[in-house]
Amino acid sequence: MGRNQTNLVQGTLDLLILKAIGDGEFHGLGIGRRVEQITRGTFKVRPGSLFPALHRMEEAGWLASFWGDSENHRRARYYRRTREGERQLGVETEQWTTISRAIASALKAN
Amino acid sequence: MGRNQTNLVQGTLDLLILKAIGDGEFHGLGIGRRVEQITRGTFKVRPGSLFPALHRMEEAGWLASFWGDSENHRRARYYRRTREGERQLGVETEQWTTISRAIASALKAN
DNA sequence: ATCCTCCTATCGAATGACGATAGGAGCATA
DNA sequence: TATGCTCCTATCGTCATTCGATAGGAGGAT
Repeated sequence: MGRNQTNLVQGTLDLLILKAIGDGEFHGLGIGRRVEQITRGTFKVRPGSLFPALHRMEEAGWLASFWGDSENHRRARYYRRTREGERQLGVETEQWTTISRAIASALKAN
Repeated sequence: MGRNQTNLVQGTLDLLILKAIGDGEFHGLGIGRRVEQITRGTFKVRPGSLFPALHRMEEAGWLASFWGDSENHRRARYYRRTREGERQLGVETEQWTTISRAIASALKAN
């Protein structure tokens, strides 16, 4: 793939973040760690991708945030999914299913 | 996904083209049609994506081309996979497998 | 002649992931 | 008190890629 300097597939980060947060509340780096966990270590989200994505998604209304204290007593911005975000998770999950089926079908072709 | 104006997932077009060509020879628009076929109509590759991709891939050494005549008696540039291209198809297929497994795993998470 | 279709081509805009870099604040150690 | 480490957020510039729009030539039918 053209993914020369991008361990992620462009467009899937939002989906992974929405899924990683689930019904909980996590701060930025914590979300990054969770994405890595649920993808079994395959995707490591760098700060340069993570924070812009979180801001973008809050802007879009999919996340809500507040300042709090981290496990390590640092000031951290916590995120949770909004109802819009849950809806979006559904949309993107469905899109991903369609896409991955289509590509699986292509790879099976004669 | 952020794919607001992109029916493709960024980075998968090369894989689909390499697979669509197979061991045959096709001209640009023909490759586009074949991508649509093997993905069961899910991905429609636009000329604005298709031709730059073909040029890029030839530049990379994955495709070789020559001028010929189309089924409809038009001047058309035909492409075939090079040995490098076949190797690349293997690489990208493997990458895709890893990625789609990782995301499937993420989507299954609690 | 005119029009439609086929085929290639390129340009500018938009998107999104990344590396690099910055800075503040908690905590431990000396 | 100073040094240094880790944690946390943030932004900037770069790069790659997809797309819409647009262009133009040439075959074939009417």
